[in-house]
Amino acid sequence: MAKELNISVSTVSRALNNHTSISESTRKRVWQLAKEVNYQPNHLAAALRKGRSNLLGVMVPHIEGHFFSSVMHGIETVASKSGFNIMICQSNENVANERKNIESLMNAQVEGILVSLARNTHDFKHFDKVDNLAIPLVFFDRVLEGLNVSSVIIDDYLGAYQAVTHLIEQGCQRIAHFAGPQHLNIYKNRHRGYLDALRAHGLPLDEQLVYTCDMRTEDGTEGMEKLLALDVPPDAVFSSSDFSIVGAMQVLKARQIRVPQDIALVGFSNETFTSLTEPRLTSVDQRCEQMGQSAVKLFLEMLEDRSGSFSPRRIVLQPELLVRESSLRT
Amino acid sequence: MAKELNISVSTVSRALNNHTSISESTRKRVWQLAKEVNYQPNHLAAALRKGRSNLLGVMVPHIEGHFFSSVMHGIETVASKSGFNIMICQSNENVANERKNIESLMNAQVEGILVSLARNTHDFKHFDKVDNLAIPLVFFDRVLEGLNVSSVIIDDYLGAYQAVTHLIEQGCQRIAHFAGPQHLNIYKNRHRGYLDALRAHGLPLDEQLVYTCDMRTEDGTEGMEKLLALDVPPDAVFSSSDFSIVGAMQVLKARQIRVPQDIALVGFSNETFTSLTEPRLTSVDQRCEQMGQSAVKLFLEMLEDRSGSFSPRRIVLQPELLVRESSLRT
DNA sequence: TAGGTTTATGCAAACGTTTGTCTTTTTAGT
DNA sequence: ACTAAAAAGACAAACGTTTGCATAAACCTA
Repeated sequence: MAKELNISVSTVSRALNNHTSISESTRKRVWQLAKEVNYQPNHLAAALRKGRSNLLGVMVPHIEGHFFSSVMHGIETVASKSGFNIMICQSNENVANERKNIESLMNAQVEGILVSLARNTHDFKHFDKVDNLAIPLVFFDRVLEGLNVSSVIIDDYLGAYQAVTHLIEQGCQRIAHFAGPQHLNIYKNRHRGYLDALRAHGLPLDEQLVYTCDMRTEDGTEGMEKLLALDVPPDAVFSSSDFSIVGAMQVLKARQIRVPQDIALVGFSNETFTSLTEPRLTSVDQRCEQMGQSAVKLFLEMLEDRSGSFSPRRIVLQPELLVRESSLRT
Repeated sequence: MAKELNISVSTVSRALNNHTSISESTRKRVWQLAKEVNYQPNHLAAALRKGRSNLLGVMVPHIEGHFFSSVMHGIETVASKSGFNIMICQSNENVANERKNIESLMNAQVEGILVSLARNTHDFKHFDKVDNLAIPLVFFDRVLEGLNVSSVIIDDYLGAYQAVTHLIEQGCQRIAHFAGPQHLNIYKNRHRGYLDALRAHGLPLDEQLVYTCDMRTEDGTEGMEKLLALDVPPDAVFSSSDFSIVGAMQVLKARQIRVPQDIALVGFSNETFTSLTEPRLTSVDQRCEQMGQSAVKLFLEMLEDRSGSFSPRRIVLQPELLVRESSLRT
């Protein structure tokens, strides 16, 4: 520390923090010296003393891939703007890791934790500690239903509803659906949105048109083939995932079935490649980045409100239907 | 702290660390109590005292997107395995942010820093501090040439060379190249690989076949149209980016030119969508994940070797050519 | 039982800040 | 010039650990 060189102790601290009760002259001198000796403030020590680490913990199932990396981008951006450093962990879709990571984040004295749950996480036990210590906790995207905790999600139901409504408006009458695993909320809600949109517009529901699968590309091809084998094939497909819809598109091209004239297609997630297919794929954007931003903002609010027990808030983002050529029957 | 409840002080510390000179009985008692009171060790305090934060700083231009998020995945995986928490920053391709982030990471007392540089970073000044404090510094992917510092990159030259050689082996004789901005090393090296592969196989170099652009999809379509307008169009295109090659593919499809029979295509990066196009795109995989892992391993080595000034190492990963239908003229 | 080990624990300093309080110096008001 | 008030700075405690050293208890061995 630069103390000895000058003549002072804690004055240095105040000087560096531009405290009011330090004369301009010494303030200058301290800063000056700081530059010269390449003074490195020790954030750890400050954090320890102040009880504020300026650390925000984030845990996701995995970082790679379009969705989570975009959310992370949003998180980092607004967090750093508020002076927070972010620490990241991956659960690798594994509850045990989730437990360990929470432990680790708590030890690091993070001031808050943003979490997107692993697939097979069904209880809240390992978050009790966080709760007990009143550390702001915000779930995003993968949340636990019916839990009184802050969270930010997108309205999957609405996204699906809009997508299907759009198809109906384009004149489609027989709309199929690729549904994901129904024990996952996101897929369940998209399915509901699909059903309700049909109902709202007086279209009949044909169970044959709903193909439930794991949403991979090859599931999409298989699903499409099944649909084409029906007595009366659909004139549109709404998929809960972009991956499976692209599989469907491949089948249609191979069979020379025109998109969107013969069959219109809409996916979900607005993956990078949806703008690269031919025709480009209509898809529902999940506002990844905004989700990250909202999560951090929610965390910041909770931090403010620390004293009076903050009543958990639930932010529901509006998805955006991005209409592209795969569903535009102009 | 749990001290008062029992009868001890620093014994608790040793007990929790399973220090040898603590009786089994008290060790048990301490752990027991720790569970009961939900004791949270304060990593900050320990870090301060020990001078070891167990923090690893990572700075990338941006997190979202295929490449960096995959590298991050690799980094996080092996770092956490070694007990390191990782702190991430984004420079947003901006040198000023880069400076700020380095500062921030240093303050946080990270034990090492992994960096992928912003596009417009051309000097090393803001890393001097890191160097002076002998904090392990590892560059990955975006590095500064001719600098005596540890780094891990992939052999772009080799990747391009392999790709072009593959095309030649498939019988292509007139191979075009979409080249990226030549002031960026990665693109320059890929260009060199292209040139050398042609030369090595006795093919003539036609300047008309090299289209330099920004590598976006639309650049690819434009480039492809230019190439098709030539008196003698190419029979293959090797692009330094998957995005531009997909643009080219769109043009070819629209014109009913067959891929790969009439024109074969090879891209670079193995983006997610390369397996989703029709036909699927041959591409050069950049070993993103391995790059992250290697960077961390290098950091760990440097940490070991702290005392004896570690002589910087440079790891060059071998890219992998993934041959798919866009270039397979069976 | 004294002397010597071993084993188990306590003491206190230290890590680098921040901050409440107390002291000194300066300024100003009459 | 004397006092009150304001300004600038110093002291020391505190944050929660770790760790070298000292101490106390227990166990041997002769």
